[in-house]
Amino acid sequence: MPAVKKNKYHHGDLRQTLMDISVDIIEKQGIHALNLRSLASLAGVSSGAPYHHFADRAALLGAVAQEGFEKLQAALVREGASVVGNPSERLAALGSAYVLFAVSHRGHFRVMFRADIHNDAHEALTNSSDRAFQLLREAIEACQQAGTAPPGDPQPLVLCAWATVHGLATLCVDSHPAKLGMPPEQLAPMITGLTSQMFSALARTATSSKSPKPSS
Amino acid sequence: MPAVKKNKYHHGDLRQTLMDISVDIIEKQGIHALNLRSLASLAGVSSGAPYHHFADRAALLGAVAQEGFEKLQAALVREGASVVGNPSERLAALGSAYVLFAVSHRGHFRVMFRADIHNDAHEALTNSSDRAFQLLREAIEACQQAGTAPPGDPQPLVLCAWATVHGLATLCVDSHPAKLGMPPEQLAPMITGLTSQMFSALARTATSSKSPKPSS
DNA sequence: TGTACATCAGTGAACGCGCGTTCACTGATGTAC
DNA sequence: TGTACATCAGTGAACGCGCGTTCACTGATGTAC
Repeated sequence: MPAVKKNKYHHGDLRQTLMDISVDIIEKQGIHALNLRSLASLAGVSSGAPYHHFADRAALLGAVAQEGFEKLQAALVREGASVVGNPSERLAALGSAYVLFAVSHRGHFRVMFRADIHNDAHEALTNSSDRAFQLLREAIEACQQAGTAPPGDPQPLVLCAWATVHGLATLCVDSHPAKLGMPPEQLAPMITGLTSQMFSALARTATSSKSPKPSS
Repeated sequence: MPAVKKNKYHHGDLRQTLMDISVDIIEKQGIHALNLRSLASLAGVSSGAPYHHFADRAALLGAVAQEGFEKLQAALVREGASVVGNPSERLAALGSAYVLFAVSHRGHFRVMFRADIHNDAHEALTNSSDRAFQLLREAIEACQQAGTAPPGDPQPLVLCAWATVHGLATLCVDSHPAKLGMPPEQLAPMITGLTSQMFSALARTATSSKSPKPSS
């Protein structure tokens, strides 16, 4: 008797199967290409079957987005736990993990940030994304305490870092790879490393001179 | 006899009217809400009329994207021409203009960066976006020459700046405004100003020490 | 262990509509002579 | 300036299909006794 017990009804785990196939379709052909009839057929069930697991198409996409945010958060927590010590390196690693999550989970990522899909009906979604945001904030505050990010209100720094990684992620996910000149695996650490270096550099400027604004 | 001459056929300028209404619908309800029948009805024409101006729905969206890139480029050129002198301020101003273009042209912006819409059929699109990219690169190279950006290959700096403004733009366009804590009109100059300050700070670090990497 | 029953996850045919697209047409505008 | 004709931008009815969704049903699984 195998350890893997077929503990779900007939199909096994149709709910998860439908989500997995959806992610795959969205990754390869985009959200607009996802339709429930062919999805059901790809899963080997009839067209009515998905409605025992999702109220409608929007609910399916909402579940995919939810799963995406949970996976993102888990990836960030994992990365944060694996880099100990130097807060600057930790910040860069978190940023890279964000970008690399996006490119290795294109399907999820496309759904996660599509405002027209989860019409603020899902609070769980915003909660998940807020927790990811919070991890970034803590990493930056640690840099501030270590003197490798400029002191003061961390909010501008958090938004700057967030915008950079989010922008890089969307560019990597949606652009032709040739346009960026190098694969995301190289690009992500380069840009996030640059950003954390710049935080350090600005921190030194801010402490060595009165005014943080260098231009006249 | 008025100076405005109705020099187009019956309607006036149906092609432009259709595009304007499309942008409006997409801004308020998203791309998925745009359908040609109601679009035609809003323009006051019958359902077949748009097909005298656009081959199909995709062609209409392509034209909107094209117009968006042209407007973006014009906005950047205008901004670049209005800020003379200080290259750092010019860079920040360009970045702000990018973000503020996005929030004041949500409809265009949503279409412009939707890879699933213009299936690399339109070279004109990539040309337009490349020109915008080029403006950013020139601004950064000017900073390098002025010593307010670290020397060497500008590509990482260009990608970093591009990712930051593009990320900020998408966050502003798609997120709930409350989440960002302040209106884009304040946020954009703040973040782009911070970025150009950080370029300056890193430039000073790079010239005052041998190795640009501050961490051990 | 067997029987009766409830529940639940499927089937598959059918509904219905939204919407892109077509097409024969009409009337207005522009052009040739 | 008037007439004949070509062109072009509309009309509006109709086509057709993709696809979300429903529903009566069936058979498998779980539970009570």
